[in-house]
Amino acid sequence: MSNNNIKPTEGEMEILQVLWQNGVATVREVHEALNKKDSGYTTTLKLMQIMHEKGLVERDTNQKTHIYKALVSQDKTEKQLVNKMIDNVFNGSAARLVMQALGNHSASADEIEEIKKYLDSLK
Amino acid sequence: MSNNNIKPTEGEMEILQVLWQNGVATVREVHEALNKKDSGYTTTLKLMQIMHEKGLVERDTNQKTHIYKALVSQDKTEKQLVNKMIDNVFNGSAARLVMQALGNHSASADEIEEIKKYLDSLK
DNA sequence: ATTTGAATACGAAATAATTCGTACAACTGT
DNA sequence: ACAGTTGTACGAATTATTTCGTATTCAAAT
Repeated sequence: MSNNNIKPTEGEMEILQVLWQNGVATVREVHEALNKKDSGYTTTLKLMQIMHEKGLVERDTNQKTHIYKALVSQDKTEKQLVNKMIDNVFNGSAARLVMQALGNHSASADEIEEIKKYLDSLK
Repeated sequence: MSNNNIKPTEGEMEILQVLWQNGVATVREVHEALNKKDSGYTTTLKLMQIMHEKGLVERDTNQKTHIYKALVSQDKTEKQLVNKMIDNVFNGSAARLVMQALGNHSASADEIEEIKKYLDSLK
């Protein structure tokens, strides 16, 4: 079993989003991408340093301005969080989560088609 | 807007599960339903008292042993959490969450059928 | 009546997560 | 060279959440 049983906190997830999106990013880039008017730059910095300690990200410190990169895979992390929600909130029923997600956010017709195709491919 | 923008914590969610399941329950019933070997009875009690302060549950204190009941709706709470996850984790795409949920937890054939039926009913 | 067991109340410790202040280092432009 | 800007480091305060210890109340059984 690898290092991968770490559950990122909510703040960490926000940062990971940006890193997954951009590939790599500096602290400032991340901080501006999530434009939090309610917390300062050093907060984002500290969070990213902690993520580094935890092994969630790596960084290139050759330049003065460090460059960060996610070390955990987006797919695995998403799976982990979704599983947790299925267990904690939906008593183990993936179907219930799915329906809640769709009934709710009113997915577009296109999205629904896509999902049906996906379902067929599963059988 | 009603009181309903409260996000239950993880511990609170576990308790709500039991209350939604049972309709009503005592602290002991809840504590035993979630058989936590790692935390004691008074922890569950305290949590439920806090939930009462927050208005997540109500309780009948006519008997010595109080009877608790959820005040927040299961459906609304689930919607709230799922929405949050769609936003925080899946950049607003319900479809991505759905696929992650299915690919992942390998839903049973029955579940998949159920979901397809549901999708058809949406159009 | 008294003991015993099961319940609540509640302060406070322990843990986790976020936020900030401030010191210092490195680069930039004058 | 040096003032100003931008960056990292990191301890510590703040806030949220969970956990427990202990006092007290109530009811049932001896």
